[in-house]
Amino acid sequence: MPRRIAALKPGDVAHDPLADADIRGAAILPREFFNRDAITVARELLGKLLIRREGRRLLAGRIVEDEAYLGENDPAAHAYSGRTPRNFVLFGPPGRAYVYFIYGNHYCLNVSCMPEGEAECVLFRAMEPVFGTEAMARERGLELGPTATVTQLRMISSGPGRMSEALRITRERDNNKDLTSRRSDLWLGDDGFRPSTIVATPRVGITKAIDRPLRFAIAQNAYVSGKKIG
DNA sequence: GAGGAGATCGTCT
DNA sequence: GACGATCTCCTCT
Repeated sequence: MPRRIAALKPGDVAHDPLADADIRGAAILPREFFNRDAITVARELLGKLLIRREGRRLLAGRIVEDEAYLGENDPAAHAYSGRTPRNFVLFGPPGRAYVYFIYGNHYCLNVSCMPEGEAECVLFRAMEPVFGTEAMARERGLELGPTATVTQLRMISSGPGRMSEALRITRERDNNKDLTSRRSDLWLGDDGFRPSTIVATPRVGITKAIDRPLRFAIAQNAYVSGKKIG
């Protein structure tokens, strides 16, 4: 029997303890946050808010799963073979959005890490919807009523392609966007939430360097992609 | 619930 | 021309 949640209200919903978020009061993460190695950034991004401004409306989710990619030293990373027209953002300043199109269907969002010239990054894999839930569900083609279960809400943003669709992230619109700028319509916020336990597992969907524990998630969180872990 | 396969197109060789 | 940092649908158990 799936867990019942509180009724969806217009514009936003708080359906889980993790979802209690102060969106407008959240401090924007500065460039220095991303000017570090991808493993550190990936771990510290868990629990932060990914926020999109759509006109006068905000959409937001709390990051519950991500992966570190270690640039030219990482056989699974897009930057492994050096700079190309697709991945040039990774070699640029930290805190920029690297958006790529995959499998003919999906966009995936990363954020660049380390100083300019070093191509480490973090892939956002899943978030828990916390604000604008109904609007994000619509972007995903989902009809979620007042009795929506966590199982149904997971379909909004549990997976990199789903997250991007929910937040209307595309390469054309967002690639190379500065996520640390107050003028940006896409940024990361810190409202003080700290996850109690973080788990590390091998990354998903890759064929090289498959054993390294570079996927990070909030333990026992229902919105992690795939099976709940930790 | 688990596993398999198709969709679909940008990127790189 | 092959492959891919995915998702969805379908079938089987």
